[in-house]
Amino acid sequence: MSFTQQIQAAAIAGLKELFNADATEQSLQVNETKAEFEGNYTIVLFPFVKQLKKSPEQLGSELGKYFLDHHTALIADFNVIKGFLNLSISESALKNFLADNAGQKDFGKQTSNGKRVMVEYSSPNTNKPLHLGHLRNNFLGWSISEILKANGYEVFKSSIVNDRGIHICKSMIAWQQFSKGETPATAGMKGDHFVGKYYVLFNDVYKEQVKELVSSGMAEEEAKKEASIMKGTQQMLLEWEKGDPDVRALWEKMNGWVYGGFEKTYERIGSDFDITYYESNTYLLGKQFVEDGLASGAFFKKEDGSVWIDLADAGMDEKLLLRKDGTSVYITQDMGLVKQKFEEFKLDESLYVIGDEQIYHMKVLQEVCKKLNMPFAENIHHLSYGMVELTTGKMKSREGTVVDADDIVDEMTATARRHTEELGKVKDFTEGELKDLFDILGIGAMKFYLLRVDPKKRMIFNPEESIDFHGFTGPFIQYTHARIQSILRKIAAANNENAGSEADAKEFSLEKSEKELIVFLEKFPAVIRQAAEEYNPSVMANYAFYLAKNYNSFYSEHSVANAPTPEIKALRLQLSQMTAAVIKSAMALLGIRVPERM
RNA sequence: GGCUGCGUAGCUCAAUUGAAUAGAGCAUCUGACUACGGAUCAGAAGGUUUUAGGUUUGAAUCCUAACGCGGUCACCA
Repeated sequence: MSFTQQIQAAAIAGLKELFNADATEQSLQVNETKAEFEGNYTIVLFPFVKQLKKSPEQLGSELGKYFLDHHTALIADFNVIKGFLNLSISESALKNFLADNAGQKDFGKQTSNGKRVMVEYSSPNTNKPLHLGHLRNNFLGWSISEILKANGYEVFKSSIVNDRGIHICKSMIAWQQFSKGETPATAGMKGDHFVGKYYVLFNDVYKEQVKELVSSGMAEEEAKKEASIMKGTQQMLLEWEKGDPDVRALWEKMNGWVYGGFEKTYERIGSDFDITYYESNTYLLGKQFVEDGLASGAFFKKEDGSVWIDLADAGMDEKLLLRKDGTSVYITQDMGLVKQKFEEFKLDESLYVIGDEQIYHMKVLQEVCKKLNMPFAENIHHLSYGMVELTTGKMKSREGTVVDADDIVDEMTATARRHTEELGKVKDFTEGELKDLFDILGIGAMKFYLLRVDPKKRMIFNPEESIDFHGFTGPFIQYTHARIQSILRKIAAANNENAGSEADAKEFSLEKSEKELIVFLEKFPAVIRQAAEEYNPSVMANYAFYLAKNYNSFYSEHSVANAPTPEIKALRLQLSQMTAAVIKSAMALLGIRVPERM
């Protein structure tokens, strides 16, 4: 049980014993004590003042005394200010906590809860390369998967590749007409960028054709339909659906190029998947779903043969589920896939990491499942996140303002190289070790930057200022870890020289910053839990930052190597080790590695 | 327009889900390496939490309205 939980339980029991009052976990808040007051945890007394007809001061001192009478192992001291009872954790409790947990490699992580959850994330289109927004998605998906694992879930990571439809045909047509057989290899380009180039080219040509038609007197609406290159894509989509061998071959060739490019990016940023679904395989899946719904009366058919669901009782409209020609729409394939996932993987939960523009869509999906009495309907969750915008507004591929994922990663690792070379602390590293270090730092900075913000908020990226390496950043935390490791290495080396000097154990009391650091470390398990409950990795990012800050503050005040007594030195050593271990764990839950030296 | 999310220091973000004097980082200014790593630490300055009401012992947080900025309401995916 955590300190907070112990205090809460003790206070509830105390209120019962002293005043026969019934407090609950909701009514009895245990907060962290604000810095300007003495103590570690604070009980808010106001809720009980009226009920017990006592002044806050009287109530606080009686409850405080109760703690000193019954819980001396936990609480050493208290004070009451206004309606707040401030409690100080006893030094023995802090020392015991440190002794018990400093060596625990999996400190804070839960054992298996027997539950299986799928996390779907990434889900790219195959017509253009990944950009900054995709990175936010990938980092969130990876991180929440790790966080769920730490809470005892068995996690399956999945991705659905949007590999069919009119947008793919655009790249295909453009390549057919203009490439003269060029390939990623002959062009010396990454496959996804190569195909993206033709997607952009399509739009340029299309715009040009529309402009010509309009200047020859055609209405713009009509011109958009009549542009020959657009007609070509529609024709191509029909041929694709029919399974025309030439079109399918071209489609497979170009998708293959894109997948090759994606793979490189995924490997670099550390995304991976237990299963990849392709829409070209899943888009027919929902049809059985539709049959079932028609049979049970949950869906209905209109005169033209199209199938609908009425979601009026959930406050929504009628939604189309199947076109009159019997072909699937977007929601249909999702319906089929959700069922398949739950059955195939025997899932308890399914989490979708998708942008917040699809909140409505996910709600519809859930409502449809409810209407069909699908047992898993309530276990579908949406980790929605806001768009990444630039200071100049949204990223627009047509205006060339998209921040490309590969470019930004290159930039970040280059920045890491520049900083590292300026400081010159790792001159003995091999070229391979350096390259790995630049990845750890550059990609770490990138990930931390995108994960430190509450996912549901949109965030602004300023491409003019490159991502910082100072302050509230990944490298700041990585630096703290590297510094601790450096200290530990030196002290270990020194100890080997004069080992065996076991002095008589002397009593000592903890310094303020030591206490604060231990109290902060103790919260780690609760933070792991909170991050999972809220589907919010930013909670973990904030924790990691303040942990590093706490340690740095302690470090600047007190020496580990030259501690006043061997006992104090041993404790500080333990404290340093545990801080480094928790920093490493917390960062790993964000998908960020930490270096031994930097 | 309906539904929905957001609005906090010059900028980028926090605030234990209703508690004490709203906290960090960047940028600005001041100080700290003959002590274990200065990618650090200590400090200063910076706020009518968009506005107006309301509920409460207590509101950035809950309610109502206005203003501003997104998203969505497709037989697109």
